[in-house]
Amino acid sequence: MAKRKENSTNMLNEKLIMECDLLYAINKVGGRWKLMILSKLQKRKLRFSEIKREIPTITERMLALQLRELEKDEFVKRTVYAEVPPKVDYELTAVARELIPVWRQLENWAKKHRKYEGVDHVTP
Amino acid sequence: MAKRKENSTNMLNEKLIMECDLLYAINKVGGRWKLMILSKLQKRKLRFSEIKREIPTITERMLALQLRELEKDEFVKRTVYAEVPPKVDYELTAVARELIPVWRQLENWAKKHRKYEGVDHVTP
DNA sequence: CAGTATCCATTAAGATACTG
DNA sequence: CAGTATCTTAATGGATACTG
Repeated sequence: MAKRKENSTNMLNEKLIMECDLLYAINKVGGRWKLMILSKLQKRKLRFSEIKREIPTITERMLALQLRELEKDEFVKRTVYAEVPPKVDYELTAVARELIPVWRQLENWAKKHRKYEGVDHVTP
Repeated sequence: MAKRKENSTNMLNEKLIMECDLLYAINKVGGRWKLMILSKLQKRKLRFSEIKREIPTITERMLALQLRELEKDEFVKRTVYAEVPPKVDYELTAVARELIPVWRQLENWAKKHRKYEGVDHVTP
């Protein structure tokens, strides 16, 4: 799926950036949905449809895509149960859980400094 | 510049996400270049051309765009000197500096956990 | 239930040329 | 020096229909 130009400057720049540990860490949970999904999994494991219910505005396509990436990067563990109808659930890995305190700090920083932009802030 | 559909689901989703402090914090320094730029400014203020020299693969367009956003979000302070030829420099704000210890933790997490993907990791 | 597949819209990023 | 302007390409996200 979509692997046009392996040696475009675009690709090279992305590789360059990901060589840096910090940039790697930020970019792996960047994007619109990943942290949102991870935050929903903090309390307990959830099924696909449960996550979808928690984040109603995400499409199934995006949810599936993001979950695949999070799984590949070992932020979540996917478990398939041999049942019918099918049952799959997702849970945070230990590696992901280690990030929670760091997220809290980021959150506190944001709470403290961001300017009010006419929205109510939410803590997931 | 480009303000097509104000009420697309896309826009609504972006707003929703940014109501969360944590997601705000991550997304403000997300993207390919922002953290890279900020890290270069940790030691001292730099001029436009100096940043460009530190990050040779960024285009002038991208550097200018990212600096504008970082300025707007108050991560950097832009100073114009009334000289000719023109001189402008950029420095981290106090708000941005408060994030440095958090970055360090993220970095340590990444160092510890990321799998080796055939690249040498770099600490800026 | 837990996804894929397909198609389209939006945004991010890059190349290059040009300017006060 | 410190940028803009313009154009093109790549990546991301959304809508919708369909399936094992």
